[in-house]
Amino acid sequence: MIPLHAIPDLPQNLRELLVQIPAGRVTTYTALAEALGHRIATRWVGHFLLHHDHAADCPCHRVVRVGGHLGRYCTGDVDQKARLLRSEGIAVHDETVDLGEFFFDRFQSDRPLEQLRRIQAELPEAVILKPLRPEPKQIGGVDVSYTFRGPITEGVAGYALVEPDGGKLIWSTTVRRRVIFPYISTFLAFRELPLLLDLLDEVRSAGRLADLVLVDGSGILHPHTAGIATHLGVVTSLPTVGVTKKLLCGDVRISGLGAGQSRPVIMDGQPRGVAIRATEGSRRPIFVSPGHRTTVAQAEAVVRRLLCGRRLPEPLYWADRLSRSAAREISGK
DNA sequence: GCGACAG
DNA sequence: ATCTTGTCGC
Repeated sequence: MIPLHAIPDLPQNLRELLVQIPAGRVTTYTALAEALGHRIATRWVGHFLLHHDHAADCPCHRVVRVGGHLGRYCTGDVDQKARLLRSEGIAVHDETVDLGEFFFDRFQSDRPLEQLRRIQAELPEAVILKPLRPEPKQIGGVDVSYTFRGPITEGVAGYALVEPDGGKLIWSTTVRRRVIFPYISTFLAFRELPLLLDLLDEVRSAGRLADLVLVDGSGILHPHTAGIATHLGVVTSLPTVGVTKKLLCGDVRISGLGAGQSRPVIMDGQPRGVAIRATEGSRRPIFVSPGHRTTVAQAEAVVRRLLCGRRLPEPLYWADRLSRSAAREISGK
């Protein structure tokens, strides 16, 4: 089974790495991300250091860019960063440190992102890619919106159940929850799955669970066949379909795609999803891939049936709208 | 080898 | 994803 209780506190993991950098040495944003288990987290490491709660004895001035350039500093005062480094015995010329002399990357770390990759690696064996029978009637959609209040991030997950034919909204609900895990591309599920599982618990107890759930995120169209729609489907055993507004991976020719047309998205030589241009008005297509217990063809058919003149299928349009307004409600208080 | 990378 | 005003167009 897929353990979800084991989601690491990545900000805390990063803080524990920072204090390991000795005075008189520097490291890089990328080296920190690699110590966390994957360099794809470099962007988040940079964002975190730029906005973290900067205590008086914070060692974050010892983090520089890959080339040795100081980069930015959380206080906005780069000269102060240079002074601090010099006071620790580091030579700074042209706002740059010689990494050959001062680089440090011998971190002690559990490499949390690497562990999450191992969890993702178990998903492909569990995914079922066969047509759902009988054909799904009731379709639901889930999406997550956020509020940022200082260092506190809260997520609001929305669920929308629509009529099988007209796509009219039948029933909806939202749940809110604190979110610690950051957004890191290809690791989205670890940020949003706790919210979605809370949400679906609520939906199930209300007796409003759909036959198939559309998810705002990729399904098997993911570098490790482990998009959030797939992860959610496998963990809950529910049939799911992933829908994104931007392509995460795979190849597809977008140019010349007419309204209502679609083209397969190819990954590893196989069709893993489709790009659909929903309307004349929306120039950019959406990308649909099966999450769990369905196929590329069925996923496309289900989404097409609920494309009622908008760029997104109705369940996702409503889930997005409802979760967003609920999130704004919170931040307004 | 390097950069980009769903929400 | 979110921070944000007006503005162009059906």
